[in-house]
Amino acid sequence: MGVIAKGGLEELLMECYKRLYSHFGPQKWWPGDTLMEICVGAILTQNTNWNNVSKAIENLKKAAILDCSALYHLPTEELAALIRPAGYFNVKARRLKNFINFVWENYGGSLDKMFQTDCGPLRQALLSVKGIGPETADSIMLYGGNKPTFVVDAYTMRCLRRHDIVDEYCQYEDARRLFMENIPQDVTLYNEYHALFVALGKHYCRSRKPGCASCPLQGL
DNA sequence: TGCCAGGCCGGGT
DNA sequence: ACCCGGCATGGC
Repeated sequence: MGVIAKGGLEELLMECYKRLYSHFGPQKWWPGDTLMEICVGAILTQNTNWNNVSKAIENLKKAAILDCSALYHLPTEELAALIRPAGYFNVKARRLKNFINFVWENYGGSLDKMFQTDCGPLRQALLSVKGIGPETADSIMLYGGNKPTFVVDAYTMRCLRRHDIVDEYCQYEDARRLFMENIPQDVTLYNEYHALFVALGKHYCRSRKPGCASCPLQGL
């Protein structure tokens, strides 16, 4: 359900990857030095331009509170003020707090310990945190924990639909399974692939209509 | 200058 | 099970 393209799915998806990689080169994601920075960035970038997110992260760095204990003890209102440039600062402050409380209570505030959890159980646990949906959970696991889970985003979905690989009914989990069941479950591959979809989305195909000239995926 | 960015939740159907 | 409004700043 959702997938249109029949047969040769592995070749198709790998050809897509090859073209994106040749066109944009390695992306070397995630932009972030520490595990906490990656997790916080994943939440802050929800429906938000990364440029705004980096301003918010800078504020947290300057205030020296980009670690679990500091974030745990910081009042939500003060957190909201610091992350203001990232937009939706009130909801995102609560979402960050929910995540921090989750790490604090279940893993003693240690992200290293959190990432020792197996992929499947960790994904379920993260999804139970209010404010962490499938894309955020998969981003945290792939880019923070080096877990082989595929991150689907709006760009990915648009691209799959535009090239008639899936239909309009394809949901997040359908698209994720499409990749994970048809191309190798390799962390480096998944890391680059998602980042390349974002690069594609930024440069091309911003509209909902097909037919952007010089798109590297023309005729896929 | 309006539109949109690397979503998610809660309430209503 | 979907559908939709709300959340908000900064860059082009």
